[in-house]
Amino acid sequence: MQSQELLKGTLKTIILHMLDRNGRMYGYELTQKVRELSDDYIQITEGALYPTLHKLEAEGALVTEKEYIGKRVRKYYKITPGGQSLFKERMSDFHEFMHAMQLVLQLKPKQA
Amino acid sequence: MQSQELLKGTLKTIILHMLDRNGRMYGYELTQKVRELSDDYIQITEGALYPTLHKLEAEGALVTEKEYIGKRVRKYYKITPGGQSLFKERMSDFHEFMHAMQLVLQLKPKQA
DNA sequence: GTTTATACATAAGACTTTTATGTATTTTTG
DNA sequence: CAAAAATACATAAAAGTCTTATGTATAAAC
Repeated sequence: MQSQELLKGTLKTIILHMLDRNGRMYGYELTQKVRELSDDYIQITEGALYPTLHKLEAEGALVTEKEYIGKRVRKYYKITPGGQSLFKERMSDFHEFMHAMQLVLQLKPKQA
Repeated sequence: MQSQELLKGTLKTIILHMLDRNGRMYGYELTQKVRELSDDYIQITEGALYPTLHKLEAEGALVTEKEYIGKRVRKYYKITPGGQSLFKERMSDFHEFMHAMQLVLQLKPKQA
């Protein structure tokens, strides 16, 4: 996609969803799975991903476990109960937003 | 809504839609109509609106007509053919984005 | 007569993301 | 087996969009 700007504000929601659904995942894995799920449409860049993961961890929404695969470090992220609350809020916000956009863009006929 | 950040990237789409559908409109009118249509959910701020209108005009997507209501200036905006093309692109982008989000957030069951 | 609504506008700051850069290991491929 | 590509982390500068704050002025409502 040429303009990934619509994605703004949805990155946290996506990350929280992935971890809520799949248990623990690591950063690189997240980028690949999201890319697959979206048929290559959404490509999370590393410059956006890692700072966001760190922020979510700092907020207590995620916790990490380091693992060594050979000599290479891999950081697994897991969602916390606080993260699950945040996720629910974010999803609710997202649904409200979509609803509002449908109203404004008049994508559905107005009821009498 | 507490976080209007999801709106990022959709402002131009909304403006173009409103002008495409309603013919000419002025800035203040846009903010009010969008607010009404969205049940007070989307409140376009003037600090975002006017610079965006000016940008769209500079790009040739919109043209203006000044009118005096008493002593007060009112600037009506109209969409140009170029603006209509841009609008179609934006709408298509928006639909693709929504589709991708539905895939990633797994809001619809995957087909076998 | 004072407050609220209408109507435009710009600038500083906040926030998120892109682009660029860096390091290092592991796997694939020619 | 050497080079390229993929894996895996990270940060910083720049770009882009929006919010908040501020400014000006007229018209309507109380």
